[in-house]
Amino acid sequence: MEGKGKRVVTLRDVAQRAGVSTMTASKVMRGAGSISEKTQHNVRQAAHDLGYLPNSLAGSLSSRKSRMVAVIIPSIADVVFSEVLSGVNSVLRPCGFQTFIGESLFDPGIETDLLREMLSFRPAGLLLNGGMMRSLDAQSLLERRNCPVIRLWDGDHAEHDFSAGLSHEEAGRLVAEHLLERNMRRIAYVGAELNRDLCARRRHLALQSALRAKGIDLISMTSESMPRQAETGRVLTGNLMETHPQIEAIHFLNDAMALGGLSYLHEIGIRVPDRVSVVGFNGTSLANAVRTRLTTVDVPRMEIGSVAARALLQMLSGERVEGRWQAPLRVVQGNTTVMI
Amino acid sequence: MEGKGKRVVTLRDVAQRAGVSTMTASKVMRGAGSISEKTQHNVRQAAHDLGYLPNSLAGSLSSRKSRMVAVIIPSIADVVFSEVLSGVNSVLRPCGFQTFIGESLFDPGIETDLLREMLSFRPAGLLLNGGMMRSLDAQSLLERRNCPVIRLWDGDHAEHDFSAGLSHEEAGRLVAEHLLERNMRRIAYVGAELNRDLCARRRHLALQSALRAKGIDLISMTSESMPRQAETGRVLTGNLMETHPQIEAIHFLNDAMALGGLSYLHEIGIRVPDRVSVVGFNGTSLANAVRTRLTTVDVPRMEIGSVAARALLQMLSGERVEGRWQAPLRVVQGNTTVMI
DNA sequence: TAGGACGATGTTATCGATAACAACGATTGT
DNA sequence: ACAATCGTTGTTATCGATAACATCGTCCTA
Repeated sequence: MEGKGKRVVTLRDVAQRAGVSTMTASKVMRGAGSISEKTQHNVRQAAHDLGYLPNSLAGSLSSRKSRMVAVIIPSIADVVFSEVLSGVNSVLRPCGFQTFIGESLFDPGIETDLLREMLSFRPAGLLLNGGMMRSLDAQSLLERRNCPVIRLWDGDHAEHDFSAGLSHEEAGRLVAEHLLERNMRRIAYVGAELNRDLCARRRHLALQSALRAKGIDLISMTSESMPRQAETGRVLTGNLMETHPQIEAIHFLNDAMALGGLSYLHEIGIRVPDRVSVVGFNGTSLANAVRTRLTTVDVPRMEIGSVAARALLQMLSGERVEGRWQAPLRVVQGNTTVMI
Repeated sequence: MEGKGKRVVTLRDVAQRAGVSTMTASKVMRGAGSISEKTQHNVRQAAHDLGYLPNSLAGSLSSRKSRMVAVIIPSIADVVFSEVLSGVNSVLRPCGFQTFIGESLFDPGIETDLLREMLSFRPAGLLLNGGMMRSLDAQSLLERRNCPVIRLWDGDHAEHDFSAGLSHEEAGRLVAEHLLERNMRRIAYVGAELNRDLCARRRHLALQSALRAKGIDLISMTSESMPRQAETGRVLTGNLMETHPQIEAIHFLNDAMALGGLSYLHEIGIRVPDRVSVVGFNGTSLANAVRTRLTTVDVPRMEIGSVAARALLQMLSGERVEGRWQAPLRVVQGNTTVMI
């Protein structure tokens, strides 16, 4: 916002030019009330001539309605979340809703600030990515909310008004089953930032307890300080193989880390999946891009976003929506032949 | 926005409870004017007790100032743009600015709509990703803008108030030089969506003309209907190798497509870089994750975002900023030994 | 032909804050 | 001791729209 001298065109200017009252012009602009064809045309013409651009601040303030939806995700640069977001957008935008995106970086402080700032714009709805700690301030902000709140990504709990996501517990179990079926016994997990990402942690724990039920101890190699990227996967896999050279299978927090792990295993001459099985997570397009197609758990990310968005639209149109939607999960088998 | 019965707490309620006028409360809340310690404390206490949440719509409307910055990028799910965005956020958020993200999907219609909607919130600034067609409506919206406009990603032209990006022409030439130095003669380009992404197209053309200057005809295999992902890289590389089996080097639109290409070449038994050299683009972390480290052009994406954001902040604080910033580019050499 | 119903338009108050300036007591300098 | 100054606080108008209701012909029906 920066005054460039030339006063901005307001609805009043449009009305004057069209020779009607402001109210009439307002009705024409948002297609409300009943206005004669002729007047409508005049107003629209005037608006066009003057280059009128509505002021949503004023509009929303007055009507106490808005068409903006606030979304908070941990990271924009992580395909996993940005694809959920694309799903959200694909539903909301055609319906004339704006999405407003915030990036929490898994930091409860940032999340709280974002929440406060976004709510101060009185959004029509709020989509929150699940899976992180939440500050007390944030909780009380959410309690006092006056818009629907939908949780994304985390489908284990039915918090807020609705949740759309996957069951991370189921995901952990699924991987355990997959490995057990193939008679793996020496199993490891490689991940990062589990203290901040509660969803990933839940998958990890589910895997661990499913294995323990069969008398197997999961070996975990994780880092809290390194990012969840390929390079970290490489490094941690290195640590892992040094301390536990007999490992038969490794499950990674995500596909990117798994790729890093694959590249390390290749370097030291360990064949995948002959000697070591590798299982990623998310089913990103990466998994198919590498020569040794990665075994991974496919998560319908776009769909999670679109389901959440549709639920929000329903709530906004007065329908009663409750509970949660759990995304279907499946293990996608990678190469079984050696393709190193 | 949805009335839940309980009336929202306004500044007036806070003021009443603190026993001061609304104006005084307002000053306290935004740290303006000079207010006694005691009053400040009272007001803050009252605000806290009531759970007051400012209404930015009203605030911005009245002051004609806002702390929101609108950003439009082609795709959120594409790491390339989302990392630029992270750079923007890393600078703006600590300064109390909100970013407001729109996804144009390279569609001029959507971009125009987004522009209109975002400008209707009277943002403090506008960051626009360069490299796509722009509708006439969008152009006139931009002409009537009353906030600074900064162009991202495209550093070839100095449009708008400032540009921060890379020179795509330089990038194309850089790749040409790299290949020519290595005595490549049969060179191909694989890409997608060049009609919509003008930046990618410019790189392509620069490569083509640099080669032609040395008497080499660039062979291009592109698609307008497929997405710029690994799978498309695979498919197009397949087409390419069938029609031009003698190819010595392939440059891809981005790293993801290059990975797809690599995986295809591997499948049909073509060794990289022995028989065919592969050069990606962007220097994403992917490039290092694969066994045959990809040769690519490193682009400092985060930095582009942060430079743009800092320029915006300067403009907002009244400093005069002009021209453009061009990101340094360099070719990152991948494996030279065979690591298939 | 009176009395509604209805379509089209205008009037007034309000949304929740801030800008600009006025007011007022206390301090300060001469 | 009196005006000037300063720090603090309050008053009024305004930002640009919309909600709710009022108005005023016109057309229809009994």
